[in-house]
Amino acid sequence: MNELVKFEQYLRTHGQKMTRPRRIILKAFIETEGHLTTEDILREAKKVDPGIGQATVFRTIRLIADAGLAREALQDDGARKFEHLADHPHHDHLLCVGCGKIIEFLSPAIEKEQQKIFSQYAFLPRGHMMELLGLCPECQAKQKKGE
Amino acid sequence: MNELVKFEQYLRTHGQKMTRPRRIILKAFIETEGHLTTEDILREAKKVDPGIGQATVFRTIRLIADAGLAREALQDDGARKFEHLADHPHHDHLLCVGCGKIIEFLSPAIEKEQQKIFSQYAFLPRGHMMELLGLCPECQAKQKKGE
DNA sequence: TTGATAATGATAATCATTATCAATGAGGTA
DNA sequence: TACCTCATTGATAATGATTATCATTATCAA
Repeated sequence: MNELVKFEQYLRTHGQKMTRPRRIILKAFIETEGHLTTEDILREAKKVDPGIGQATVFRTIRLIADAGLAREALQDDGARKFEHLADHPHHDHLLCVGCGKIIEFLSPAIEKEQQKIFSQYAFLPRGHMMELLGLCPECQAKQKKGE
Repeated sequence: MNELVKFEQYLRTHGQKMTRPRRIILKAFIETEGHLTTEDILREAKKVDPGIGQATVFRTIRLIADAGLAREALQDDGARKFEHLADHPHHDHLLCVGCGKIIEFLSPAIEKEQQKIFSQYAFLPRGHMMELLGLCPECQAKQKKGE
């Protein structure tokens, strides 16, 4: 669990403390794949310590994101979602608007073009969010049947 | 004002009615450039008719989006933002994380690569959201001075 | 061990959005 | 034109996510 070390390091260098709730929340978050709401994370964390409050989850997930161990996923609507970056190289998302399925992909060609845009406008890159929206093969089939 | 016609057509074909508030809200929205919150739109609409309620703005902006005359912009956080699509060809955004400045750009190369991703996974394209985040030249300079 | 200070959890507050509902308005029909 | 039906409106309450507050507790360096 390399992430715990990274998180401790981040906290120390920012004058903050490692605590039991933070450890539990980080562990629950890292060990769960996918796009999680704070509620999801709270549910997992409560399995270890039911006393953990949701306010602490909100506070901690922000720290985890600031430490570079998580990024916010695009919210379709409603609650924010986060995904961890442990053993998880950079990628973008292909989302089915029918069933909500998420496919992760990486396009080196797109990444390269994005860099071109940054330099064209003399921006210092700080990341990007990209989500492709479409209808997956299954939902296309379902839609045809329905008609 | 071609958009008014399109909107009326959309409403008629969906069993809904054109009303004075809807006309005012659409006009205010189309005539204002940029990324607008419902509050922004309400402010403009109230200049024409102070009696317009915010609930109606929420309801109407959704109709406008459904009619294909607006799209939701990526929300950094907080309130949703919308931009109209009148006289406004497709584009993506380059956002400065320092000052919030938004630059619109279009990259045919990226668009083409996105189509490749769609066909690779046999998805029926329904659009995409892309936002590049970085620090603009002005904010880079400001940051250097501050140190 | 102690003491300064950050963190916690419970709860209230806030903010955007949605639901409710009585009154009004639109548009088709006689 | 007058009427009738039903969608729409605006005010307000309700909801849901997130943030602020605050007394109590925990952490960690000395």
